[in-house]
Amino acid sequence: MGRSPCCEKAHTNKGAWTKEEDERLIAHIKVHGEGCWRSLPKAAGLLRCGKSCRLRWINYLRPDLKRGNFTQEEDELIIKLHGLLGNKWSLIAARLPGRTDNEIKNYWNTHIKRKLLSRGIDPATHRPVMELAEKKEEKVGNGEVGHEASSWQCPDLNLELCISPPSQEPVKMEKTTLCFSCGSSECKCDTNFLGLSSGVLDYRNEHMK
DNA sequence: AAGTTTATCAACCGCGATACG
DNA sequence: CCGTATCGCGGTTGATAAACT
Repeated sequence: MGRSPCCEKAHTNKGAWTKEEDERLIAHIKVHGEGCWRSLPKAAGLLRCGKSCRLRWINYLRPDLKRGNFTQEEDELIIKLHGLLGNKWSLIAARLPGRTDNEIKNYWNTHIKRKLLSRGIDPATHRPVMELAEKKEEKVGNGEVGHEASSWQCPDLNLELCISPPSQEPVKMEKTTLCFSCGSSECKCDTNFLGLSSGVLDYRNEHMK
C-alpha cells in the first residue's frame, strides 16, 4: 500500500495564489498562528492543500521576510555557508534573517553559480575549476575512479573540511560560537555577523560525508 | 512589431524524518 | 515495535517577464 495523498487533489486549487487566497491565509494565521497545516485550508476556507499553504506563508507571506535584492554581504555569506553545508538551504537560510530557503536556492542557481564559475570556482565543490580538471586527468591516468580526497582546505574559509567515517568515540564539542570573520570562538572583531554555532559544526561533522 | 530565447522565481512533487496512536 | 499521518526539505517544473534577433 502506497502513501496516501497529502490532500484531496480533485478539490484543491493549484498554481499561482490569488490576492483573496493570500488574505484568507494571512487572516487565519494572524488569529490561530502557524501549525497544523493539514487542517488549516479547511479552517481558513481555502481550496488548497496544507503543503501549498505552508509554502506560500513561509516563502511569501510571512511578515518578517526581507524582500528585494541580496546584498554583497549576503552573497558572500551564502557562498561561505554553501561551502560548509552544501545544499542545505534551510540551514543556510537560518543564518540569513528574512530570507527563505527557497529564495536562497533560487538565487544560488540563477546568480551565484554563474558568479563562482566566472571566478573559476566550481560551485558544487568550491574548488578551482582548473584544479578539478587536473585531478580528473590525473585519476584517469592512474586508473583511479570514484574517490575524492578525504580532506581539503577551503581557500576562502580557511577552514578544514574533513570527510571521514564516523569515529567510534563521539567528538565532544564545547557549545561555542565561532565568528565567520575571524574564525575565533572569542571574537573581538566588530562584525561577528555570522555566529557559526557548534550546532552547525555538529551537523557538518555528522552528515557531511 | 513579432517571434524567439533566456532569466527569474513562485509553486509543485517526491521522499526522508519525525510524531503519534 | 510497527504502521500511518504529517511535516519539512531539496530538486524540479512551468509561467511570465525581459532581452535579443
